[in-house]
Amino acid sequence: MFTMLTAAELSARLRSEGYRVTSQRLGVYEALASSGAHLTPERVLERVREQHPSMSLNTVYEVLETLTRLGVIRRADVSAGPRRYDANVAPHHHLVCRSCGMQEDVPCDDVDGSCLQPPASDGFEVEEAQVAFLGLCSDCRDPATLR
Amino acid sequence: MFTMLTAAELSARLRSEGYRVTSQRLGVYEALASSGAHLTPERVLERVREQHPSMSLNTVYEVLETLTRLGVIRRADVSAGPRRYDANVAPHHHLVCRSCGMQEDVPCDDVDGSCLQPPASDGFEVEEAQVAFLGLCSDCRDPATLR
DNA sequence: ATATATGCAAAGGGTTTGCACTCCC
DNA sequence: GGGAGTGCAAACCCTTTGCATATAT
Repeated sequence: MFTMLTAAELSARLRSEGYRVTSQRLGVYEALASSGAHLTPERVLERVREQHPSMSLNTVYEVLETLTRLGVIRRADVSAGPRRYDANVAPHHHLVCRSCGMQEDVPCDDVDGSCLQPPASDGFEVEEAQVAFLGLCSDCRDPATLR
Repeated sequence: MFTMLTAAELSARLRSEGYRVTSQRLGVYEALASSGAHLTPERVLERVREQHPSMSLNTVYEVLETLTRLGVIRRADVSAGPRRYDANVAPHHHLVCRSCGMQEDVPCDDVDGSCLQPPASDGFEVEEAQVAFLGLCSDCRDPATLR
């Protein structure tokens, strides 16, 4: 798993980078990190509004970008469709369901990819290798159990 | 590289699956395959219009889906943003530039990922492992050479 | 001849932008 | 007090939908 920052830790982090501490920023982080999932901005808004009913979608977009710049969350766009963010910033891979779009983290340790090497590439500077395992989640595999 | 289908081969393929052969379908395939790149529907339209000025964007979407169902092209959505298609249907990985969004194919053989194994997963059926190397392309690395 | 495919226009999602108001420092 | 941050509304881009027309079989 990953360890979620406390409000105090996040506040300190924000201030140390010159960002102001606002209830929206703390709320968005808490909503995303406590979910343990990859959320779209829309889903983040739903969760944050339980605590901050006046939060606007626009602000959610803004804050998610700020937190990404801070390095406490990351964008996790594995495929097309709405953007997703993830509070787990440790390196990891993804399980992606082709049918429902569900995304799940896979710790690097669980994947035998130790020999994965980037190609010799003309001038391209590889920063990160990202592995997505595409397939069908158990719910979509066995639709009888759904709904 | 990959071998692009001739118009005759594509026509035969379409007919054998019960699809009609239209100049739009041949044109879209030719535009995508001859580019050797991952194109967005918008970019495909630009290229096709050189030959078929009346082609509509809507039809490009439609035809790209049809050709994907036929299995002669594939969707190559590595990250968020506009959808992209690729005429290279052989298994391969991707180089993705974080700055300009450029996508380039990397043949599997050029990547040492031979030991890449999906995680033991509760009910998730892995169909494919997709590797994206994220980083900066040579143009974005050295902006002086641009524009 | 007829059903499939196309083109057009409008609608629909997701994201960005402009600007006045708010509130953290 | 001042500027960064927020909320609202409109604009924007990408994609889908509905329907009348054209065309491959």
